[in-house]
Amino acid sequence: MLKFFNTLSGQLEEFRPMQEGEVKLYLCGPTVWDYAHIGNFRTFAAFGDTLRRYLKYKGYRLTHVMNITDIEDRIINFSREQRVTIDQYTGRYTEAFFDDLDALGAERPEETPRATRHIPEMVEIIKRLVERGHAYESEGSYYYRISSFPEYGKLSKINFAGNIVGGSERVSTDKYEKEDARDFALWKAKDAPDEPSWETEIGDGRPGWHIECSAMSMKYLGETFDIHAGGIDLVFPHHENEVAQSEGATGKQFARYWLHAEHLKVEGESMSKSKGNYYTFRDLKEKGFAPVAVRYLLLSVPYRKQLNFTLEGLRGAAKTVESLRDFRARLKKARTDAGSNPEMKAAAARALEEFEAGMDDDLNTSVALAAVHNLSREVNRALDNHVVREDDRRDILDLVARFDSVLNIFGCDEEVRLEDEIQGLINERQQARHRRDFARADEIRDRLAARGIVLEDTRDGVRWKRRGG
RNA sequence: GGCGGCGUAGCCAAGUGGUAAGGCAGAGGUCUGCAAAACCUUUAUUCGUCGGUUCGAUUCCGACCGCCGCCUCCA
Repeated sequence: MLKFFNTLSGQLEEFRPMQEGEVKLYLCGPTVWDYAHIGNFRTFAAFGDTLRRYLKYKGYRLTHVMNITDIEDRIINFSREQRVTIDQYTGRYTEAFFDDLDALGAERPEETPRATRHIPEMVEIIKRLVERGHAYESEGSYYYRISSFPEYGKLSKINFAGNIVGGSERVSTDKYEKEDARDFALWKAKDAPDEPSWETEIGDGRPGWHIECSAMSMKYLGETFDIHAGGIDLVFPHHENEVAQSEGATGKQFARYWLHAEHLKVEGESMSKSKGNYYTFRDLKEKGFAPVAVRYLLLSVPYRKQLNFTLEGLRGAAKTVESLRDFRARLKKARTDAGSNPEMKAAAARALEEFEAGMDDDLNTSVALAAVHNLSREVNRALDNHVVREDDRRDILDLVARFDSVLNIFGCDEEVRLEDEIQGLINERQQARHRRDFARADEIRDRLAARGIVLEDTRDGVRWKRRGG
């Protein structure tokens, strides 16, 4: 039974989608104003992709929407100052983001809509909000009237009484006329001639940040949908405001389950640009780390925990994924007798049960990974003892593939084609070993090692692999 | 000031009212020409500190110490 911790209720809840066998999922995507950092990929590649994959593993038909925020003050300002279009500016970062996501083994969501392409949908919601008394116009801008939505705060449990936001400082610095300091902008009137803007029924201007997600989620998933997810920082104000906007406009419940991914730390500290302690995925690739190792590390701690991302941890993750890959490769090539071994059957059943129990428990990837490691150890031991039979071998390979359809940490199988020269050296070394000319054999092994080819002498002959990646 | 999270071996960490998963690193061993890989053994009588509840707490409650986040268009 799949359970999620729902931010809305503050509890672990059994997941029941609106329609049997079908899930509508919205994941708040990145703002594409710079290269995405490793924290983004914890949310999108580890949490978001695992959520997506596990829902599919459970047999649900999935519609997964991840928006791209390409309207935002920094983008608007940059575009204006540099005299480039928004698309010109955001295009390269959007592309880089998807490249990184692909490299990290994340599946593409069914829809990846961009804010700039959904202005009419946003205007439509603003008009509905005005009609229903939830929004008002002031100097060409539109604001959400929070006093009209008594449930405001139900998601973030925010308490305005003791909140700094209610103080006078914020009000005095605000250049717009609002009825209430808490009211937030739905639409910002154009206030400079060279500022990028959209001509619409409600005037010339640009949308506030929150309205894009109300518009795009409801467009692609319906007025009520199953899961809304994102980074923990979005709970307030972004998601709280989405609830107010969407439920204010439709009178119906917006998202039914709210899932939030915790932020990570880097080398024990909170990540920040001023400290200069954040990594981009690109940095890590340049340092020679395999993408799959990054994915493993990001997955290794459940999404609601603040994992500590360290280079030492990443080196450990690289070792771990390598041994998992070795395990699968060994099992694939193993020569086994026909039949099956009840102990292997039991080990596989146990692993499956533990894996699903972990994942069902609010995507506890730590537990799921432990199940994979336990299986790997038991099967390796059985292979050492030659007690794995052919049916077991096949069943366990299938099981590993099932696990990997969710985790995607085993990586691709290496193509077993080597350059002739290297193959020749390997053959020559084998001959030297048979002559017991170990000096020559070791010399060849060292030469290949220098080229990143690692040799292992096994009972079934020489096994080679590339070091690292 | 308001709200929330965390503190478990050298490191990353899971977890539970009944006596501590998993990974990395370390030590010893089996195997091997030597390695590597794999496997075995080993590394927390103890889960920030002090109290309380309980037959029993790392797990519940309280206080304290330390770290972190949100309340500022940062995943």
